[in-house]
Amino acid sequence: MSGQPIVAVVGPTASGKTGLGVHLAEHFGGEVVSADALQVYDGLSVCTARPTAEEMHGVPHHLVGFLKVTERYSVNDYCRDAAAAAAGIISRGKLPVVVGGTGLYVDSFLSNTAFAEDARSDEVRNALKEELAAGGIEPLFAELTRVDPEYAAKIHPNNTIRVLRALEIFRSCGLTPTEQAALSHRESSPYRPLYIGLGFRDRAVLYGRIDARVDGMVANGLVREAAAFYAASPAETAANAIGCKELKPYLDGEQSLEACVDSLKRATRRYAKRQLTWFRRNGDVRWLYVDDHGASGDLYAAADTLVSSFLDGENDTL
RNA sequence: GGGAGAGUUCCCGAGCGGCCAAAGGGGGCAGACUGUAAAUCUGUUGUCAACGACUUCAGUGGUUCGAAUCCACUCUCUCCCA
Repeated sequence: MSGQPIVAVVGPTASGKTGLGVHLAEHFGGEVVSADALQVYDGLSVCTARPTAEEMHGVPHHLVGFLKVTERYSVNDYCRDAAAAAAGIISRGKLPVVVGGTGLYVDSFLSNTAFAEDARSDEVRNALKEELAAGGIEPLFAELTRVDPEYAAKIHPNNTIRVLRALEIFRSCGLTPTEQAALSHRESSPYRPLYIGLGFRDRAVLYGRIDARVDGMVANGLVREAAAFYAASPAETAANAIGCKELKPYLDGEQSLEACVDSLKRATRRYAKRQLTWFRRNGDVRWLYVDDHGASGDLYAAADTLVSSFLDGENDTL
C-alpha cells in the first residue's frame, strides 16, 4: 500500500460520473482529470456531454477540450498528459480525481503503462493498408503468426485493426507486440487508485437516461455542432465521436433527423454496454448502484464513505 | 362491389413438400481488449429434465409416410378497377 492516492470515477456514459467527480473534488479538495478519448477535443462539447462551467462548480478540469478536432490523439498521448496533470495537482497538495468512460485510458494511465515512442509510423501503416487492399488479411495474419505466435493466438484474424497495429509495431521498432507489452510495465505505478464504478441494477434505467440525454443534446444544438465538425475535416480519431457519425446521413440529406437520432441512441447504448464489460472485469472497482439510491445525495454520501476510508488507509501507512 | 397480392421466430426478411427451430441483416445478451478504444472484434439469441425431446412460420380444417411450404374456408393488411 504505497503510492499517490488517486480516485477514479468510472462507469458507462450517462451514469452521472461528471456530477460525482465534481462532488468528490469539492468534498476532498481535488481537481478533475478527464479520461475521455473524445472530450479532449474542442468543438465537441455537446456530443461528448462535456461539463459546463456551471457543472464544474469552479473545480479545475484537466484534459478537456484542449485539442483541435484535426489533431490525432491516442492512449500514449493521454498517459503522458494525464501524468503531467496529476503531477501538477499533487504538487498543489490536491487529490487527483480521474473521471471518465474510456477504460483503456484510465487503466493505462493508472497502471503506468509505457509505450515505446517509435512504435508508430504512418509510413508503415499506409504500407500495411496497401498490402491489405491487395492481398487481404490472410497473408498479414500469417506474418503475425510467424513473428509473434503468442499475440496472434490472442486476436481474431477478422480484427483487421489489431492485426495491422501488431505488424506496425513490429515493423517500425523491431519489437513484437508481446515484447513491447512486457517492456511497458517495467516500472511499477506511482499511483494507488481507488476505483469507484457507477452501475445500474436495472439496465433499462441506464438506457432511459441515455435516451433522455440524447434528446437533450439535440435540443442543445447537436446538429449545428456536427455540421461544424465535418466542415473542419476532423482527424480519424475525432471522427469516431458518437453523435456526429450518426448525424452524418441527415447532414448529407440521406435520412430523416428522427431516424438518425434513433441510431444515435442505439449506438450510445451499445457503447455503454461495452464500457460496462470493460469495467466489470476489473475486480478493483467498488460499484455504487445508481438505482439503489433514490436521491443523488445518498449516492454521494456512499461515495464519500468509500473515499474517506481509502484516504484514511493511506494515512495509516504513513 | 370486382381484380391482384401479402401474412415467417423481438424486428426486417429468405425459404415454396423432407437436409427447417427455419438463410441473411438488425436489435438484445455475453465476452475480448497496450497506441483509431465513443474504435475494432468474437460468441450467443424458441422452450426444456437439452448430444435428445417438445412447441412455432395469421386461424381452422384437409391432402400426404412427411407441410412454413399443397388445398379449402376464415380473419387481417396492401395495391388496382369501381
